Amino acid sequence: MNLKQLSEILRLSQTTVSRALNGYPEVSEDTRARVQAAAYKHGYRPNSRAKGLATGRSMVIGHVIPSSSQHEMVNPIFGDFVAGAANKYAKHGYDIMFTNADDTSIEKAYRSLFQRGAVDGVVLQSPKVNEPRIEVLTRMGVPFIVHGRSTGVNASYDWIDVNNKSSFLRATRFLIDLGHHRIALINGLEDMDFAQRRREGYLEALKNAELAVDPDLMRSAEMTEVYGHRETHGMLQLDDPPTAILTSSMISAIGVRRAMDEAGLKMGRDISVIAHDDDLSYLKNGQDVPIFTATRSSVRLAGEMAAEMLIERITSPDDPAKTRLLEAELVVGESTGPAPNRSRS
Amino acid sequence: MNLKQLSEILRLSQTTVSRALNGYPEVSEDTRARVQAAAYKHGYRPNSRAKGLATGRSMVIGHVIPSSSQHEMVNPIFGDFVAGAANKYAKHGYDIMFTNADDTSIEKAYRSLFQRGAVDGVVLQSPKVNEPRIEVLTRMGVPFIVHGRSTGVNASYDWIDVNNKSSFLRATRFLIDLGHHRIALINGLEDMDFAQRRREGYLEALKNAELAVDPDLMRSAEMTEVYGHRETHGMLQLDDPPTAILTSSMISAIGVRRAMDEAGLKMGRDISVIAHDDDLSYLKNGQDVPIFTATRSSVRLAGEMAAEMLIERITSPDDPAKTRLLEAELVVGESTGPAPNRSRS
DNA sequence: ACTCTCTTTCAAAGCGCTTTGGATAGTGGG
DNA sequence: CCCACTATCCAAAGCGCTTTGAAAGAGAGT
Repeated sequence: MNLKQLSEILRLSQTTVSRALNGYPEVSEDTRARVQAAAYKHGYRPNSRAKGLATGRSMVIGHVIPSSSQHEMVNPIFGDFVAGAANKYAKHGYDIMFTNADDTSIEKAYRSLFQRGAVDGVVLQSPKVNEPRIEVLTRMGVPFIVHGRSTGVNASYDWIDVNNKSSFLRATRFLIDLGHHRIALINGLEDMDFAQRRREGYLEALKNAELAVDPDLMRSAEMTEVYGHRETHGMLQLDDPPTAILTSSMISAIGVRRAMDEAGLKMGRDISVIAHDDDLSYLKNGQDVPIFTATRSSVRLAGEMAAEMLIERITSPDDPAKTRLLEAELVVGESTGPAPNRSRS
Repeated sequence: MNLKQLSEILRLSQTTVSRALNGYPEVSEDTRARVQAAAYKHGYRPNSRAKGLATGRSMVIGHVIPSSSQHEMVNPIFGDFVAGAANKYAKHGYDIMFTNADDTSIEKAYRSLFQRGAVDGVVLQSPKVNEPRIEVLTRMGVPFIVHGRSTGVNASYDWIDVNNKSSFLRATRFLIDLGHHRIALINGLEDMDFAQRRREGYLEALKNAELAVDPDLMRSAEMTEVYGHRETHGMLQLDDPPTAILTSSMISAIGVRRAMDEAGLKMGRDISVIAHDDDLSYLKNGQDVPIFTATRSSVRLAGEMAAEMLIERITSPDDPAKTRLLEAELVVGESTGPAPNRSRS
């Protein structure tokens, strides 16, 4: 069933039918009602490609999934972020499109997506330090939003980010206040912008407290469970092992816990642990009492906000760049406690 | 840059340019080369909407994300499945489109997606028992593939599934062979087809061994970490607690482990645990030695296969229905051991 | 009665592509 | 030298929608 057929049934022109359905005023309420009824009855749905061709807008937002040629890891926060974004998109009549690109051709993927007219805007996820994609997108004139930021990129662009630095600074200070001196940081991949900012927060807190920085206590890699386990296991072998561990994700925190269990250590008593909690729906940090003391910020909420900001950008391309910095909350759970040395003294 | 402009630059007709780029034979190799060079130079990318309008195919596959109005859980296997599928789609020139629908309007979402001409086929995920969507899609004539199956639906349709029954049967028998009599099943949501099949396998193994079925040992809900923890904690309070636990996902298995740690029990010694492992890339079951004894089947691989099967269905709509049943492997880790009663006797 | 405005409807052009049905030029056989 | 044939290219129609510019009809004012 297409417009033409529907208009023939109604003995009206395509123009009128189209206008009636799209809420234009130059059509009487009588005919509008008639048209809507007929459209519903015959299950008419405007062809989105034709509509897109005619209007010049596709009503689709693009996301690019790195197809992980190098890194086998599919970002676990991906699902929640998208779920949040999709919610808002749906409210505004947008769909989401994914393209898949290996790490070397992500730029090409964005370019293709937009220049083919497949999408009206794109979301850029997991930016690295000096993220080159930002400049590419800017030059192409695609409306886009960055989930995160990129140190070293001076252009102004829309972004939404968690205040990674301040949250890790606070978390570190929290541990220091509990008497910890040997605090480890199990961070994400070095070149990720968020990882860099978290490290900055961590280092600043150490510096403020005039504590020594020990490179042995700073690890970084993709945030898997196995990684959390391996690094913790490794650090427990040190002559002077940490009494507290900061970890960049709940998933690796689970690995941290596993390594501690194996070593017969109790979280919160022998070693304190603080995790960053993206508040993933399938991996809640406990029910009432948090399992881990954590810096918490819902990535799903970030997805929703990103979607709204992107839609605003699309509808008003000339607005000045908008940015949004979310503060993570520091929720205290059972994984932290006073430093053992101190409490024993 | 569009076809018309490009053809003017080349002083050729649009027809010729189009044919040259699409590999049709009625164009000389000279001009084809010229055209290709110019297209590359000017960064020409055919508008996909126009192309779709003209050809009647959108080269897009649709997925529907349940927007979780009831269940807050975003399926964690979603990311990996899609990553696998996207890989194959990309190879065949397809993109993925998501629409988001709340649980009540999923059917409408599929209908809209297809009837609007937005997609050439759809993927149906997490089918329930007596899944109504299957009939809807069949009636609409949409090419589709089901990830999983649906007991109670008699229509023939394409699906790809893990042999849930046999893998849980084997896992249960494995525990029985180790001397366990009190085996608990921490399953997924009751109405999910996979959960029902897993229970069947579990029950059949108990029956074969002439072991009693205790409803207290069978739990079902969404497979979160908290859920695994809660149910394990609860079962440990029973007068006659289980000596082994089967759990439907790695995530809830982590909760199981947490509950055991809290109770001071050691996995594999005090209580044996077998998990179903979807082989998620961010949640590997250990490195060399598996953490959990598990029934393993890569959901990412399933995504790849599903994509290929769907594309076949799209290109040859009249082929008979194809199905594919994957056998999970039973990998033995450190979470299982002989039943304590027996070993102590 | 006539012009003017406002409301309601319509025909046709256009979005950027593919594809049908020629047209043109070059080739070789008779 | 003509004809059939092939190789190469083209003009125009069509995909299903929106939107421009115009027309028809209905009141209203003079």
